[in-house]
Amino acid sequence: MARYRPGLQTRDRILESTRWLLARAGLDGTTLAAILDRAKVRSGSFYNLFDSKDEVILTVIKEAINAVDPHPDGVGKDTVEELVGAYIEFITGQPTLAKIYLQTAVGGAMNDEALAHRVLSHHQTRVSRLADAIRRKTGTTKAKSQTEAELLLAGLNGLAFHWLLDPSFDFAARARDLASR
Amino acid sequence: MARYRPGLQTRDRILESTRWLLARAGLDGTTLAAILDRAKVRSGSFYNLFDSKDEVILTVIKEAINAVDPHPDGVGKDTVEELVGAYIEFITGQPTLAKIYLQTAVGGAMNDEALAHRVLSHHQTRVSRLADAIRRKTGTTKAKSQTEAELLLAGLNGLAFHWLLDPSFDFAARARDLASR
DNA sequence: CGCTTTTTTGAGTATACGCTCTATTTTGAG
DNA sequence: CTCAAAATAGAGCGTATACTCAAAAAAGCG
Repeated sequence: MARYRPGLQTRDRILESTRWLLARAGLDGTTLAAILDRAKVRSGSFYNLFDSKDEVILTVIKEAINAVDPHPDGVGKDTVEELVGAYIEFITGQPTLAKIYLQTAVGGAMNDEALAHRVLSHHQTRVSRLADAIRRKTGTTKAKSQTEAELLLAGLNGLAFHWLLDPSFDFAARARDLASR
Repeated sequence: MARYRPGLQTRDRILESTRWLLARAGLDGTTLAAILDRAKVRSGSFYNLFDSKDEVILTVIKEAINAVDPHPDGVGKDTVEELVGAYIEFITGQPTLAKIYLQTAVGGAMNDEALAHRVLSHHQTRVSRLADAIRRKTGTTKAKSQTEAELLLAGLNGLAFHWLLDPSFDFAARARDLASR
């Protein structure tokens, strides 16, 4: 079904609205009425563009998951400092998607098994890349660098939680402190 | 309003039912109908004993949070190890409540103002008690121990986050690793 | 037992939600 | 300009949810 320009623009408004609501009001607060209200769209138009409310939400969540790791191949992101920097950049540069990502990971992705697995696999990929970088840097054992990576990433995630709680918290500075211990 | 024995027993059944549901079905699954069904009570009786569904849920969550405090009575006695142990016990012993706790921290999972405030104040209490314990142990300044406590709790929260993503993750072991640094 | 208070029942209410459907307007390719 | 396809509005449907209320039953004190 080919789309005219107005349809594509409405689609974008709906996605933006959903993104905004997911980050601020969470899953529960992201009702259809709220999405429609913010997007200035009536339900008829919505269902002309999407099959369900869940489809839009899942679209936005996938977007957030992919945004966590903008360099899936790991090209030129091999040092600990670069990996930590990339994480800091994600959290501070895209707070809306970061919040959605963390909410999804904690709250479970709407009982969507595939999505939950996707979050986990992204997380594990980041841990093992961090572990590799640590091993390359310090020359410790595989097991020890794995533990180090887990603790470092946990610390970073915890600091991100703190920052979401308190926007005046200097997340970037604390994250670099943590990485240089 | 003095209660007869049947009323008190019904109250207990409702609390048990809510406890059971919260631990297994989470917040979303703990509907009034589910509570009533399991407690073998009709809505009229329920509202003769409680003002709202939220009141019961709040009661159960408070109960769980208070149950893991090492020294509920006297602040100033607990050690860093005890507090970390209590946190580990809270996360592993009450995974669903831990989830609710983290969801609230990220913001958006709960539109219940009172519950959000309760969980947040619990968090702050934990930070300051941890800071006190650190100061008692190392003799650092108040500001530095506060920072240390915040970092430690951030790390613990991050580890809990990891564990929620991956149940095979050895949360308790990593948490102790983190605390013994 | 008699009498007041408490407890229980369950049909009924109000509201919010996701979603459908039809009529109408707008778009844009030929 | 024409006209089929696309977009829109918005009333309305079905369902689930928390909650109410009046009447009946049970409890317990004297």
